[in-house]
Amino acid sequence: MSLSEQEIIRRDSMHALRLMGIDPYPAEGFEVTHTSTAILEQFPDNPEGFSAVRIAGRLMSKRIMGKASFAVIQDSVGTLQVYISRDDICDGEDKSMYNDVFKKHLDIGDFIGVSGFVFTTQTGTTTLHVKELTLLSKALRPLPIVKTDAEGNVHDAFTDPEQRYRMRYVDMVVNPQVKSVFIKRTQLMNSMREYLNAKGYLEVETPILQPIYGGAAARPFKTHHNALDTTLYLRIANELYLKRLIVGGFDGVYEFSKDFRNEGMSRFHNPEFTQIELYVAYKDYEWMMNLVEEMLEKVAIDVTGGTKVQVGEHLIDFKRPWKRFTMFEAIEHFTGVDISEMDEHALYKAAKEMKVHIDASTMGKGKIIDEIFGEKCEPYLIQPTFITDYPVEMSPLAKKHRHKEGLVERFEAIVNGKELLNSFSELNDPIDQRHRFEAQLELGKRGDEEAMVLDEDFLRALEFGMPPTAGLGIGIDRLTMIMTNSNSIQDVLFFPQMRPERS
RNA sequence: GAACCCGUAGCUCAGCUGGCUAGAGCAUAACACUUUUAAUGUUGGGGUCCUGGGUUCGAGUCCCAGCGGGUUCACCA
Repeated sequence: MSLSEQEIIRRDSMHALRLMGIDPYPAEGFEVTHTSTAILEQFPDNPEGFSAVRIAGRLMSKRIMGKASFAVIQDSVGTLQVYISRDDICDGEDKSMYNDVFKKHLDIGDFIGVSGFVFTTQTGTTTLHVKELTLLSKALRPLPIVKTDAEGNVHDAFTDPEQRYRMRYVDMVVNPQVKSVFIKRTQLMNSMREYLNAKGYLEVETPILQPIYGGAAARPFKTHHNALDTTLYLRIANELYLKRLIVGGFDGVYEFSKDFRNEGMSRFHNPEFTQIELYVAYKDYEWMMNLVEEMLEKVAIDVTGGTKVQVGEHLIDFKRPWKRFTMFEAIEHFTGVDISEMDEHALYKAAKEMKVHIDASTMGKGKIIDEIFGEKCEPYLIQPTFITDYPVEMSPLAKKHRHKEGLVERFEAIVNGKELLNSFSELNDPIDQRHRFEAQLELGKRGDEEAMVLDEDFLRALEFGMPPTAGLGIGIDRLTMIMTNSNSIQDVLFFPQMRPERS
């Protein structure tokens, strides 16, 4: 490993500190009395009680003017200016603490702890006058230095997406606003937990390593268990396990599920992603629509402070009630064509006329309808909208519609032109479920790599009886993108998947 | 998988139709400076111009291939 000049200088500083008897990585903790923002908020109105303040954080800038200096310390919530004068931090005639330790051997990025009193400078900045300074941890690599001038212009921003995603720790240090996205992500999940717990539903955990993957149409990651000498798959969904729990007698269960799909990556797709799935017994999809509206309205308020959320150029309002269309209504609304009575041949012709890309050899009726909807309707549905009643071919785990032939009781919510969640009245007829699995097996034989596999144990569970149940899955990453106005899934994942770094 | 764009100092970037020893700001090193704030002033150091070929008297610049990244599309809930 070859070191840059600046890395060598910092290692030299570290050795020089050791020779002076200063441990660059001391073991003892540093007691903190305030955060930076607490001082900035409280001191101007209430200056008493700030005569012995201790804060700790990273040294982010040094401005040395002879025997006095200003520096900026960044802690977990913000930054605070500190004032350091030579004669205040040095004992008697020995000025090395200032001249050597602070001026020469402390670098931007080092963790320090300081104690002193708070005052206001001539230019009106709340500042900590340092009486004692302690090195807490030495940084051996230089941080990118981002500066903001008096007009608010940012200089030398750390913006290269690859570097930011690969070194998220650096990204968060120099772009502190990044942390707020992840704080909101956690608030969002907490908000859902509160809502669902208040309704009495149970948060559960189900297997990630599964001998038979199921619950979605996707290609899985495959792995091997040595002791059992058997193939296992990383889950693509947890749906079938949660339904087993409904069979077992729980009324409502949910899980924040890390799922894994071995497919392409994009602005909306990471190989591992998070969904919440919820199953409630004795309910149907109509009931679930009302729950979704209520829950997501609450989430928007909890995370953003209101029901209206700015996403790109759109202001999206999660206030109840949301618009509801059947899929056929939506297609008629956007294309002027009523396809509800068409057979496969007529559908094919209609799709052609709409210039929707169709592959007649592999696409059945349901798939064509889905394509038309995906191209002609979905991108234009910006405000939260429920789309209901999907073709049965696309939904092997959903119950057939109580009135409408060829459809299932299913809905999705489209927000900002993208599908955000998926729900249905769960199929609990074990005979019908077996037929649906068999139809999937046929698709698999014809080369559909995303066709579902038959899960004999799940069918056994259904044969013991599952009450009527409403199920729901929400993409947490995509919901977080909307609630934080993020353009890419990578911006809402701490560590998005990246190609391995070359060494 | 496809198209387009990008890769120059630790960071952000400039470098024209190919032409002296490859530049700036910040960072860094040295000196000065006890209320500054993108602190300032003076003086230094720092480069495999992504990699490998090719064209040329001469390549950071043009061509080809590769590697890495980005954007859009396709696939995909």
